[in-house]
Amino acid sequence: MTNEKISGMTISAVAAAAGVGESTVSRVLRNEGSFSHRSRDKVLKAAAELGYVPNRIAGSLASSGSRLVAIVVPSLTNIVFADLLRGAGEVLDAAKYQGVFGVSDYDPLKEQALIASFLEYRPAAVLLSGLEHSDESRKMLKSSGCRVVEMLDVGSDPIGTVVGFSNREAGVAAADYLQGCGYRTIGYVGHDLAADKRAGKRLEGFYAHLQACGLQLADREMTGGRSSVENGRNGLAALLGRRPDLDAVYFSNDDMAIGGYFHCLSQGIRIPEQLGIFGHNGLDIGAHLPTRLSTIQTPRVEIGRLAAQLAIEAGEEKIVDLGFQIVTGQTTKRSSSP
Amino acid sequence: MTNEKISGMTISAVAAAAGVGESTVSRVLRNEGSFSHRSRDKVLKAAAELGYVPNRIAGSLASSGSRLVAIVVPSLTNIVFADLLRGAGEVLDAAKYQGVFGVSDYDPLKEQALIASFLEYRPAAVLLSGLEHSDESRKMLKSSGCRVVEMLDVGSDPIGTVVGFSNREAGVAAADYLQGCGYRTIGYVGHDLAADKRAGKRLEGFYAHLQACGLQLADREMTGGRSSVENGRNGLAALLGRRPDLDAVYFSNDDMAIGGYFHCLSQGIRIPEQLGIFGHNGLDIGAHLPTRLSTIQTPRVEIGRLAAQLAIEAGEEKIVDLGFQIVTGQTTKRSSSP
DNA sequence: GTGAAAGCGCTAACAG
DNA sequence: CTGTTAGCGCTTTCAC
Repeated sequence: MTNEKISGMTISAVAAAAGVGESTVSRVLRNEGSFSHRSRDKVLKAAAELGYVPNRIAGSLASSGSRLVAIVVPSLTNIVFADLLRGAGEVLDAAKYQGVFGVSDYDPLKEQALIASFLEYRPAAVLLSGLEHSDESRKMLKSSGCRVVEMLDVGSDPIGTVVGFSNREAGVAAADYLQGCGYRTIGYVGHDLAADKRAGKRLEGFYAHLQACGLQLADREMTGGRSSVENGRNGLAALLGRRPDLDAVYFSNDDMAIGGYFHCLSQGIRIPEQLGIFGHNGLDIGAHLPTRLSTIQTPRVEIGRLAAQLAIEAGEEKIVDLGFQIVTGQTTKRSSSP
Repeated sequence: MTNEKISGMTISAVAAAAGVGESTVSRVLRNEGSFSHRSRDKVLKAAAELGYVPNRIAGSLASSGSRLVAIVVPSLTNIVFADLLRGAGEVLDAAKYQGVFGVSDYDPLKEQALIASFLEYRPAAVLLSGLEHSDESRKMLKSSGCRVVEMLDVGSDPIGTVVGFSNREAGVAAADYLQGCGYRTIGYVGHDLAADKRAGKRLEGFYAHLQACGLQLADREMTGGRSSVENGRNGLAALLGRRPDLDAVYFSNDDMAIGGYFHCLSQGIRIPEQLGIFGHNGLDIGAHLPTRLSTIQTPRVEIGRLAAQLAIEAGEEKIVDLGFQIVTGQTTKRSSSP
């Protein structure tokens, strides 16, 4: 009923104990090919008694194909990427794949190093965040022959399959929404956009659409570093220090926006009358602030799930835009009185 | 300068191109054993020209030892576990190991299934969260012979090495702190403690110490489900509905406490005079609320780092208590006027 | 310092 | 339906 040796158990030991050939054991254990009920029982019994644990390393070598899926995220301090991992993990788990993860820290070279390491394990697929990767990364990935899925954005010249939404359009939607609420003197608080390309694309869309509406960005504060509640809070303080006349602020994401929200609370700035606040991501916490945060809901878990799904199943490479949704909270005015 | 075949490149191809034997290539590439400068150059040049990517699956089989480290976390919706992954990832990455993750959803049987899958990859080590695991999990792990590190708690009868802090003592410290602040009518708001054993241990310590101080828990509200800002907010509302006389509330963790904090803000309940709020974890966001959250800071990233470190280096199994720290915020009174 | 050869544990034809 | 036979690509003796 228990294992005899500490992991020295092999398929041939099971075969011997069951009185069948190795390949029969292999077939039974993988439930593939054909075998009699009798063999099946004998093998299963022997395997259980011996505490046999199949060696997938050997299996992968022999069948030249692992069930590992590599996932690279830029950060784990933002719950957004944990959501991505969670979604992907669910699907991989159900399909008996293993997720291997790495954190690139928003650094293309670090990402490249991670990819290089992952490829040595001959993963079934590689999931990446965003569409921006070093040339070397693209080259390695392409010649590796394994499936590649880029997540969280959509755009041109992808490596393989893409699952996400348009960050640029999200920025456009944010601008459209704010101007529709009647805001006219709008500022922006963001973090390090050189590293976070997707936040940069949102700002770009935001900026462009403001102009298209005959408005322009009144001022902006870039805090540098990564997005955080702290940076959002300090960023808004700095921005309002220069421009107390702003009537709304767009933040690079919800973490930043929530920081701004807290700044207003502590300074007695009335939201949304005195200042409108708009974020991006639709984090749970934003829905449970004293007043609900206006933001854009992104389908992160869905993206993770679908990315994993497309990564492990056969099929054409494609670009899937899962879209996003405006969340009308209480941190922006309702009426668009002209 | 580029690869010829899509991943069909093997060590023998490199050997042939470099005009040396396979074992020399192997030695050079792993920088182990001895070889001449000349061989080194030839091998490196050939490998680069052919775009050779070593196959670690084969390598692991041959050397019977993978560089995979399995990590099981109960959840990814709480940033706490992302911190753990981040800390572990940093160390594994630097040491050229790969982290393989799985989410158990606070379910011992799901954890068991994950462990079983992981073991098939013959990981160098397995990192688990908490000390509570199914008997079958313990058995598999023990007979696997691979290193096991349990994180986030300390206690008796571990499987292998332990890196964490005492959750029970954290509960005691919370009780001690609150009574020291002068609070006397104390309530508790928690989530599903049957699943989250560590939160249960904290409550146990909290409860015991209150009694030791001649106090007792005035009332408690268990929201069920997982911890979240939403549950914390609703939980506190329910609790205060029954017991408006409470002067302080201990929450199962910071997510819950922040929910409670928001409830107070929206209801105009003055913190900390009218109601004291105390959490657990020391999340970043708690430090940047309009007023700083009083809580207990836990060294999560450190735990992840050290756990990974101990997992991959040789050495005795041990129990490391990294402790925790009371964070005196503004959501609890300062004076302990009797 | 270096190459030849023997596996690592399993899967994948292939005969039976 | 089942056993035998080759490898999968690499590491590891072990002579040279």
